[in-house]
Amino acid sequence: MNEAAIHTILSRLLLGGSLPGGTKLGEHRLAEIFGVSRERIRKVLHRLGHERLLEIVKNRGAFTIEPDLREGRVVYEARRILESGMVAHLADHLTEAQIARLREHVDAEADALRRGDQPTWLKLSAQFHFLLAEMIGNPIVQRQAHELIGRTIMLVKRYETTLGSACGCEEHRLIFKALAGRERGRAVKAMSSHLSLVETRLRPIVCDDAGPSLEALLEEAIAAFRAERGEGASPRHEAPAAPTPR
Amino acid sequence: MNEAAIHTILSRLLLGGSLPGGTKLGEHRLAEIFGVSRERIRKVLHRLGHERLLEIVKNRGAFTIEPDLREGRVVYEARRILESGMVAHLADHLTEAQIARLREHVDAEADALRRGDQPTWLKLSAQFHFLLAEMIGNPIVQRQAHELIGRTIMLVKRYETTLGSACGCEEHRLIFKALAGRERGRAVKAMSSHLSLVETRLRPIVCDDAGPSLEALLEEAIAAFRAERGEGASPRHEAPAAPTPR
DNA sequence: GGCGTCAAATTTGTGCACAATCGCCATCTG
DNA sequence: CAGATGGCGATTGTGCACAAATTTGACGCC
Repeated sequence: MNEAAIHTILSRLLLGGSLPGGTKLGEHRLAEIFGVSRERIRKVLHRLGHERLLEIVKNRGAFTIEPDLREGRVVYEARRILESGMVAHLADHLTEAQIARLREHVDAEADALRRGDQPTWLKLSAQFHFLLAEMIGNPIVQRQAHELIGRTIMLVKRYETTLGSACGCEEHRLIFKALAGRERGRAVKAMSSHLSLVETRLRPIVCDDAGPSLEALLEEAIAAFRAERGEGASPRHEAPAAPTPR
Repeated sequence: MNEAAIHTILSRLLLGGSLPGGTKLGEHRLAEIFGVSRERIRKVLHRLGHERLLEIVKNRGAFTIEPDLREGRVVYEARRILESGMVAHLADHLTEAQIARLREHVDAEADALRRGDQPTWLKLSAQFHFLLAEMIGNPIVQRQAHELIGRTIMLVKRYETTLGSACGCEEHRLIFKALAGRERGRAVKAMSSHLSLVETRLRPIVCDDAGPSLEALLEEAIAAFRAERGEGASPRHEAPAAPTPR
């Protein structure tokens, strides 16, 4: 197993929000699951810590962060600041092709929502913001936006109120319209209030799922990763270990 | 020597821009200079790589980045986007005390400039932006701004045109005035054009100084660091090595 | 004389073993 | 009986040695 692959898998698992906050990710345990040495896991863990997806405590180990709602407030405020700047820039620099692309996306969102296809809509909804960041064409901004949106997804996955996600589509269209009309002020306002609205939809539901074990979740994530890249199973180290004998 | 200390020293050295781009930072060499094991240096180096202050090439080592002017363009664009969002936020949220603090700072800048104290002015000038980021009270935004401003400093130190730095003070005052008057639009505009102006002052001067050796620069940086924290010399590992015998 | 190839040397990457540290639990004492 | 303290188990941190990879220099060939 590649180091980059392990990083990707763990990132997705953490961003997915399926494991409760404060879960400990032991080096030895992960090393066994992935079938690699402890040092490799260690490196990935520290990297994730630096990316703020994990909390590294000296001499204690790596723990999933417990995304407070306080933390949520900070993240959303940061997003309002950054993405306001982003749409202000975009309002002045968007090409016609990009506007068309955005219209397409917003239409797809509306379509998914109309069809009641919530998973697709949820994905598209996040992708809208990724798309905006991408259109700036600035790798730094894109990375910063990526990080913030990722943390938002973690929050939403944990604290989402199901009814809330059904009413946020028109807000994206509002932002799009302002951008298409190159109305900078209105675009900024639309983005800002959109993010504020999304934030208010978070509910302090403490979902102590404590459901599937870390092993099970990881197996699933690894399988999904393998399925995605190269449908064929990677032949190396086909560990004959019993499936989570513990 | 602490690991955090090494990180701080190297950060400052890199941000200082005193060593030419593409300089190789060998692990063994640094380990000897700092008097620690190679693994500790290694960890710090990789961390700096993740912070984009170094470029880590697999199996090749760590190199100081060569800040293109293209790269400069990207950084300044990112700053325009982020700091526009910042001042928009600040215009709505600044307290009277913060406004007073800003006025104080701008006055200090003007004073340093009037006295012809360029080093102080240069420092204050960068600090103005740090101050704005700090006043948001959002650790995420602060970190992002910190990173961008740091990279800017690297650029300015390398490509600065001496005459250019003498004419940027009123721009800060303009931003301040707009903020004090809570005129969001004007503040955004002032910040945006200020950053654009600073960017235009960069000149493609390829300063191949190649002057002092890495060892000399590091010794200096370490000494400065020691002088700053705890005036007393740390007694451990007082290496009697000859001063850069190479 | 230029160029390709090969080998030595230097430098980074990785696994392993040991040391340091932390949390927990039993025990001791006031 | 409550609180403190010391030992114990587990987990992370660190140095060391070896392996892999790249650069550099020289040699021979065209």
